[in-house]
Amino acid sequence: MGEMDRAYKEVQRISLAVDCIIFGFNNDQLEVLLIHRGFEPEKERWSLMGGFVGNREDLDTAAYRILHELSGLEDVYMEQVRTFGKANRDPYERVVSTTYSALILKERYKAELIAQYRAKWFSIDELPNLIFDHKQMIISALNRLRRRVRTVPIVFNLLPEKFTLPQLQKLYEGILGEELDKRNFRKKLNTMDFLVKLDEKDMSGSRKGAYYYQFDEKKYNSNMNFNI
Amino acid sequence: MGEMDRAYKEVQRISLAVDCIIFGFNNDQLEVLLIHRGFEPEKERWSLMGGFVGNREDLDTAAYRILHELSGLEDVYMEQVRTFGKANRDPYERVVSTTYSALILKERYKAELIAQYRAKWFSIDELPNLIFDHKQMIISALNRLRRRVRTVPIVFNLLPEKFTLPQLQKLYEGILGEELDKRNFRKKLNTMDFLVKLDEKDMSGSRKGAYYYQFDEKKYNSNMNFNI
DNA sequence: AGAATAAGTGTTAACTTAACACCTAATTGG
DNA sequence: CCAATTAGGTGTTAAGTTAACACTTATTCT
Repeated sequence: MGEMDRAYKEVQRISLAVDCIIFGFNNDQLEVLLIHRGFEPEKERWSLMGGFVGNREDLDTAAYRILHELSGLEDVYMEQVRTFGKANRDPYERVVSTTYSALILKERYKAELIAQYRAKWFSIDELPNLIFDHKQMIISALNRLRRRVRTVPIVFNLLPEKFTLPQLQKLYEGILGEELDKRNFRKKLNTMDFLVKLDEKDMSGSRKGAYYYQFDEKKYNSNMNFNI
Repeated sequence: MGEMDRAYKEVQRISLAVDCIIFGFNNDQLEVLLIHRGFEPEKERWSLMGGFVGNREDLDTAAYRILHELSGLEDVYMEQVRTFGKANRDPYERVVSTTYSALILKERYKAELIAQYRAKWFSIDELPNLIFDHKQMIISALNRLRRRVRTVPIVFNLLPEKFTLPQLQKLYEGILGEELDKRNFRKKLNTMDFLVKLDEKDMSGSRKGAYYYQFDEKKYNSNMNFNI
């Protein structure tokens, strides 16, 4: 596209929005944060957090802004998923929406905002009735996430700084939707060498306790091999 | 996004465009079709084929329309890549552009359109000076293509109905940018069983001649396993 | 007829993935 | 205090996949 093309263009009346698929993890299941519509139209349905893009705002920046406005969070891991552009996807107006997938630590999401925006976490396999094509948006974000977590160390955004291996495994199982073999999982982590074992144990989940680990960015950067 | 959000919205002045990365293959190299700008601004630079999205037009439909207008082709294999939304990516106006990757049979591209649009095929590793972020667009489409061709049988869109195994291998090598072992490549194709060997040979490339093959959609659909 | 050329064809070692069961550390309750 | 309970932690082997490698064949040209 360049200036010359202006001549060919009818006056465009398409709004551009961003919708955020916010993933969190709850020790057991992968969840998405949705907001409730307590008013017409589409009353009693749920939706993703979204908003329009500013005229001088980068698309990526808009996604960060919207996530920040609605969650209070900064420095969130986010990536673009895809753009939904069916002419009638929103029956009330013409909106094309680009989706972004965000991985956040649930505990960092401010509780008061849950009330303010009537927000709620839903397990990804028990999604409520969603507006428009938001269910499709979640599915495509989830599919992307499933591919990404195998080759890029992004899951640590869903865990606290210190986490245990059983926690990490449960998280992978929650994302991938399948059970993993404990020994094979740990063997693989070992060969890749980007986790640091701490002396401290998490005693909350068992009698024996599970050692805490940390993701070591430097170690990871020194070989960049990641494959689960 | 829903109707209620209108209130929060400043008047948006963002144009929405589509740019097409059109891939073709020339027996040896993967190429992209670009059009030449013979006028200011950005004179003597090259660009992707693009256009604005119609007010009541699906985003996907817009991509097909633009490709059709500029290439004369129908029934082209196309998929969305990603959306480029930097506020100043086009210095003349605010345009957000969604890219689509198309795989076409070069011979089907009408020669007269090459002249009409000052179009030209470029090898993907000898790209000319491109406007805006079009080089990035090509790179991201190529990266996507490299991932996709390993698990989905889309390369056949770049070849004629009948093709030889040396041709198919050259195509994979062109896309992946690496050499493949002939025996391993063929062994893999054999185990997957979606090619039909014809009795006819292509005698143009060698004394011995290479047998023609066809991709058999039905055979592929019956097991859907594809992994190269 | 023989030289030239790209097409076609199998085997093995290296590596990766998948399957599988027992011991250990700490707590709890009798 | 000791026995029971519970989740955490640990290695080995078979199966499957990938990677490396060299010679024969069909045809044309001289």
